[in-house]
Amino acid sequence: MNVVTPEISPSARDRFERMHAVIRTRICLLDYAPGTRLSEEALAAEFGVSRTPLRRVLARLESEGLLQSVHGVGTFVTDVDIAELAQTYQLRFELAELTGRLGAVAPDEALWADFRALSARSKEIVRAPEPKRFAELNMDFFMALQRLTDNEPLKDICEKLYFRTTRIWLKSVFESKIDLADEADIFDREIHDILRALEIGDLHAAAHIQRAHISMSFARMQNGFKTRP
Amino acid sequence: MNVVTPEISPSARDRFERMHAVIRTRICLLDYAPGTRLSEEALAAEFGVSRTPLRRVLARLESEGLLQSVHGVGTFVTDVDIAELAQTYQLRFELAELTGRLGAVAPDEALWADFRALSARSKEIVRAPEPKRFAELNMDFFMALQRLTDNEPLKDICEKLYFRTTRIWLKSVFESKIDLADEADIFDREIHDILRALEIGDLHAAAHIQRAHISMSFARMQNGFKTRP
DNA sequence: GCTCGTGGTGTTGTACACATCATTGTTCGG
DNA sequence: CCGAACAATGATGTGTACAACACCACGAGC
Repeated sequence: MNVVTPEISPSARDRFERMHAVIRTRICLLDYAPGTRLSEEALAAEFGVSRTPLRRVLARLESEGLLQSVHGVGTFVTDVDIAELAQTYQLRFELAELTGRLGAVAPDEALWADFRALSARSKEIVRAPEPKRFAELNMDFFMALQRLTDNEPLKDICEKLYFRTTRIWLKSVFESKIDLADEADIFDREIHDILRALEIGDLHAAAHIQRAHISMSFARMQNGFKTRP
Repeated sequence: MNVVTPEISPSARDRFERMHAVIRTRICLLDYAPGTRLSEEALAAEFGVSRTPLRRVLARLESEGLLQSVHGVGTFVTDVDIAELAQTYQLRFELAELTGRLGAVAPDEALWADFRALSARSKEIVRAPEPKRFAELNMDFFMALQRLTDNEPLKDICEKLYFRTTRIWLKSVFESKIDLADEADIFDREIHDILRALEIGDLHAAAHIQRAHISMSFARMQNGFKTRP
């Protein structure tokens, strides 16, 4: 997404996509933590538009489960209870396995380059853990992996579910319910394992590794909730 | 969240849901065939609201892939090419199997009653096939089946994918690329088989039957496209 | 006769003012 | 002193006028 987006085209749809991506990223990277109230007027001013087109973006984010608007009160970043999260995670790792079976494509040279860059970033974070960089890496790596499938509907669904759950997991990490250094280490190993599977051309295995890591990261998070209520 | 929603509350959200459901049904039942242009003004007048809230509904339908708005031209009911349809169908019958594994719940008495009514309607359609009634039955039966799972995210996804694909299949049927009488007969057998699986409590089997029928109906449709280009 | 330019018409997208709703602080009555 | 009604405030939702844009028909020029 947002490949080049020639800036000489401030068309309506492009503006929409840009605003949507920006706000979504802020929510998922916890710049807007769950429970935060978003000011329509302030956001509209920031993007240099009126409330009308901005509200369209917020409505979309609400349909994706990231926001909730209440008449007369405000629009808030949603939080999710552990029960709903469990269902979503269960679905997510089943879909990860599906991704390996349906429309898996071998990475091209550009993707390899991105993977190498991501791996390097991961090593750096392991040396010096930093919450924000870790969150960004996590998201960028997920988006890179998505380029391995050509089943568009499946890709869309996985993306939506990822954006819906990742901030909750990140919140757990940042609140030290999970140790950041440990998590960075584990994630670095995940990257390593998946890339090795990709190198020998076994996309199926890569998908299974991803599935396993999604499952385990949820389990760790659940433990975090149990030990520190 | 939305605990009781008393129906004496024509609140903003209820109006939205109602308009959304109505237009979506019209699209899926081919009252608005693919390619049709929808008039914002006419629809707004019909629902007794201004363009603003109606546009919110249309934007949602666009995000669900049922509409496409083009600046200065109009908003049109989308059509899908056979390639995209193949991917979606592949995903749909994989998800049908998933539904059997994840969060399957036994039907309660109310659902049994609905199933019996649906079965009766099916028998009637077999006797006297009628396109519109067949389409409605198909949709109602699907919605009833959805009540067998309690994994909300999965349910939402299956629903969206169903609404996205079913009108294309119905179009094939109505254009006589597929024989309506045959299709009614096959569908009646699907209902029969699934209900029998449910009666003995084998939700797993019911899901597999559904999966098989989704797969086969797509195959028949593909044949229809091949034999009559 | 053909082509290119140009205005007309109808559509979606935007800005802004106002209606509606929920919260909160205040004030009056007990 | 306490409680309830009420006005003030600020948020989202709606209505309306206007801008931006695309298509089409008409006509002037070559």
